[in-house]
Amino acid sequence: MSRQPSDKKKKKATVQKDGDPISLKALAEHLGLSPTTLSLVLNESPKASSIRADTKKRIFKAAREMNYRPNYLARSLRVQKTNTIGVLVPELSDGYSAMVLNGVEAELSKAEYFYLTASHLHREDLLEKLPRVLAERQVEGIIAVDTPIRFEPSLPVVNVSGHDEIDGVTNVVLNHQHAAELGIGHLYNLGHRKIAALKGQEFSSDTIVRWETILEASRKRGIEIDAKLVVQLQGDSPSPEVGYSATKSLLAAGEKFTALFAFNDISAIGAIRALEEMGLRVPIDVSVLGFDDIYAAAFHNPALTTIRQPLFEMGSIAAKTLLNRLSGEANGDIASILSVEPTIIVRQSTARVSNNGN
Amino acid sequence: MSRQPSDKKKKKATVQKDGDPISLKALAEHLGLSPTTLSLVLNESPKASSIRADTKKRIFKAAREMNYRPNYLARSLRVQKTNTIGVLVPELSDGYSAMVLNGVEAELSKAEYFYLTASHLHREDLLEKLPRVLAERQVEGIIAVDTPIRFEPSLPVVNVSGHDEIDGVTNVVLNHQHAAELGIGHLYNLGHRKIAALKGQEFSSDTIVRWETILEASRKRGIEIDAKLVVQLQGDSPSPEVGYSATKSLLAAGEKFTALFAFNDISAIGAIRALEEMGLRVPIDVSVLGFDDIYAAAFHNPALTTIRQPLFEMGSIAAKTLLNRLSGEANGDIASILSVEPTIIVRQSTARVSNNGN
DNA sequence: ATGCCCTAGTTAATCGATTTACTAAAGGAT
DNA sequence: ATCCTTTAGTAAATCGATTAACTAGGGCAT
Repeated sequence: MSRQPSDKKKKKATVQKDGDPISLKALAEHLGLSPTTLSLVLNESPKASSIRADTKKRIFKAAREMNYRPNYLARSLRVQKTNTIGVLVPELSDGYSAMVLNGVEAELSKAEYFYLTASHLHREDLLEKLPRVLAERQVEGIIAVDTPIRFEPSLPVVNVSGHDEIDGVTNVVLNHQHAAELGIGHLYNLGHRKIAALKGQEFSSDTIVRWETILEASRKRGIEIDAKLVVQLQGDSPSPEVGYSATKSLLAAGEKFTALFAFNDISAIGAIRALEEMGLRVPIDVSVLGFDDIYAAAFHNPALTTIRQPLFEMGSIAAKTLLNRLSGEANGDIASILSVEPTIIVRQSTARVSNNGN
Repeated sequence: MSRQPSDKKKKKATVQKDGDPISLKALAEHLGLSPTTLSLVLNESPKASSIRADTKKRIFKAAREMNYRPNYLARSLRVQKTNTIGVLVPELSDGYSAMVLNGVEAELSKAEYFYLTASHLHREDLLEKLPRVLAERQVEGIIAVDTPIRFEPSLPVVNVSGHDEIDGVTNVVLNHQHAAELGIGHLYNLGHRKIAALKGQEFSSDTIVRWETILEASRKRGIEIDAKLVVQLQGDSPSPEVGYSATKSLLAAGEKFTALFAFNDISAIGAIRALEEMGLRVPIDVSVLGFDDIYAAAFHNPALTTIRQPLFEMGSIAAKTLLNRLSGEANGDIASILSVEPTIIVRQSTARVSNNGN
């Protein structure tokens, strides 16, 4: 990391003036009025009805000219409302969290809310500490994304992909049963009977439900997924490497299969690389089915067939739900589960089972 | 989105107790002491030296038992320090921002800082409003990521990939000249002379520098990039679609080329799809060079040769620099530019120019 | 016995808003 | 002339901490 001194030429872009902040008290003094009057007028309080129109004009003008900005700390302290929520994620760059956050933010910004993000990196100490620190910072509620709840929720909590029922926590989840039906159904209809699977990491909230629904959907069709054809993803890197190594070890075991149901698109991409390195062509020799439908899925080679999860929507539902609870409109009937529907996007990575293969 | 009522069975996970918050005053009353004493003791102030050890013990014990948590708003208001910074990004799910943010967060959390994230979506109104709102919320400084500065920086600002020199703004940038040398040099050495390029979107901070350094590096080697071989990316979707359509229109123009230097890996992935749809094989007929080295780059088919940008590091440098300025240790000598070095990662998407081709 | 210092705290001001309760002056009704 | 109302504001309490300035009481030296 090198360093260059400024060479003093400035490109002054379009810029708006912005002096040092001035307090309400100082502004009031400047105008020869009391802070009370300014506060009433600037907040357009109904109690400002008795203030003369010209006085109001003077106040607004001065506020603009002196660039008055109310101190949010002071205001929040007084009115006991911060317009801020806390967001817990495993890690920011894992794609999944970022997509959900995008939906969260879209909704929050409409309501003039801000949020503090905290990554727990699956560490138990952080899972306990972060909610506490966020509460100290007076967040009004918490949105957790793919995060186990390790604290007594003293605030309203909405958990995206949460599966534990906890008092005060609303879970926003995918209809996993439907997802499994779509996925296994698709593979089954293409003639696949020997299906391998990449199971999610231990720490992922969806791992268990996803796996159980897949087993159920298979059993329903009379196929039993062989335990030897299942590998669990290891490590928390957001890279396809995780799926690559898992698939490598699956292949090393030597068991035959005609389709692979990956835990997500990222691991599916890694899996494809592993398969091709073994000389297996996708989808001719092995069909690969992803999960999520990330941006890259459609453009991968081969384009991924995948179960689409509406992550942005899940984020915005989470935010809407939390805001609704905060506004008190949800009075009493707090839903414990809100579920969204998956869709299957059929592309090039799955195909009818071939007879030459296995 | 369907909705299921709670069925009252609870999995009580490991949970720590957490009553309703108690104020310092209430705790003091409970102990028959003054708030001052508690504050001095709890903050381990040197002025607490005259407080008896057993009293201290009593205080700590009560604080723990009653689950006392200092109200951050009140404290921050008093000490005029929020331990919070604002982060401006174009959009969260674009991969680039998320990677940088990851580095930012890693550094900030070490210093017990939190951050408020705000997405401006390239909208001029938000580019002006958000910094103001963040300042109202008393953030101590701002980190902008790939974001034009449209405000007079009344706070310390660090801009990742900023290229305008503005008073009070430190830019953390890639050494673009070196990046262009690596990229063009690599293609040149493989024998490529007809090089096409995908230029970044208008709004992207790096677009101009990247393009100028590429032109310079080409010229230096005696090749002039034909204006007909340059297409600018359009639209702000974080999907490869952007690179796909740009490449389509490039191909439609009919001009021949043996290599394509994409603006980033995402657009490179889209480009590859477009090329292959036209029957052009990568890298046999056309070499494709990406930029960034996102997680998926190594696992794409073909694996992308790309110019690696240390995004996580750029984020952590930005955070370190800002924290340093905030601590006052940087007194005076504020660097206006901090640059980091790119590296080239050679994989499968580039190859020696073929003679059968063009 | 007087002054001084030390111990173990407390009182009150402050950060910057909001909000309840109040008031001085003018105008109108009786 | 007196009372009431309206107008146009102001004073002071409050949110929950931190912190500068102070004090009551005991011990010690001279």
